[in-house]
Amino acid sequence: MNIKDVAERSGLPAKTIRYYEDIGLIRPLRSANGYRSFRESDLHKLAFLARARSLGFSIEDCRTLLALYEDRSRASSDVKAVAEAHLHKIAEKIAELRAMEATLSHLVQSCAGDGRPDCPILAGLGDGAKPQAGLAVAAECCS
Amino acid sequence: MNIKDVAERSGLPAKTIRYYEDIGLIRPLRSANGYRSFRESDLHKLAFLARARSLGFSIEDCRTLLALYEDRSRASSDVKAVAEAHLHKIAEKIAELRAMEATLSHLVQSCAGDGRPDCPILAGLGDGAKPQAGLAVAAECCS
DNA sequence: CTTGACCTTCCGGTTACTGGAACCGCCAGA
DNA sequence: TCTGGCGGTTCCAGTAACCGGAAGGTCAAG
Repeated sequence: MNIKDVAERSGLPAKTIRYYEDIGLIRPLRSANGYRSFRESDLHKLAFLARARSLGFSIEDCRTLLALYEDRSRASSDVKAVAEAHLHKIAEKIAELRAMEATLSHLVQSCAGDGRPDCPILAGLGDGAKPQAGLAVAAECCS
Repeated sequence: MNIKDVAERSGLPAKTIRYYEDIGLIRPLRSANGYRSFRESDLHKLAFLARARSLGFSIEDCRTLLALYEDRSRASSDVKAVAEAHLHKIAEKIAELRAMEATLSHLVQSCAGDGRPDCPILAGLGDGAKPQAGLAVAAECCS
């Protein structure tokens, strides 16, 4: 299989597949012409990666999970530990976002949103009215 | 005021403040020795930025909000529009994370987490058992 | 033989910083 | 006067996980 086929079948862009090879997540063979030649097992791994990524696992988590996936003598506790750690991160993130949402929706609700300049949103940002402990500055929240 | 003072008073690292000058969010004066010299107005802007960032606004949103903050003849509707757009993004993100959380917690619950290799988590990632429409691959979810 | 769809590598850009190197300014103490 | 130490400065590289595009090689069809 060439890259376009696995891209379609795995749902990952060809660019991403090349990147995954670059960072050592997969090791497809090469044909005589230099093209990547994917086996069924490569496709399985890519599909695995696509699903793990869609659940929000980091690339490094994916690397770990893939190694466990390949290791027929793994302990399921190892897998579970990775998944639970990730679940905690997700929960934290949700809590953080909900705090933002709460604060911001209060501000938005109190803003007339008309042609006048008076704006409680800007006022709230300007004075320290809502310093909200627990809201990290480096919050990288939304895309 | 030198940079360390505004850093302490605004809660932003000095590095970040230099960065904000770099990208044109603030324009502090310079002393004869080349040091940045911050006015009270610079400090206000930095505090504003710190709070806007803590609510998850992007730098570009912050730029817009700061311009509105400075513009005494703004319409509050403009501010509200930016805030509401951001609120939508937050809500989407929360929904996405909750979908991940739901799927993953099911998998985790069904995993024995013992020394045996059988693992429903890996099985779920391996076959397409939980393709979950709506879960984007490029989900950049957690830190 | 040419066209067009594929494939390849490499480079740069994205977001919002952070860390570090190398260097300069300023003040206090020995 | 020299030295230390804590400021300050710039610039470069790296982070996560890719995406876009350029320049060029390959292959099957017409």
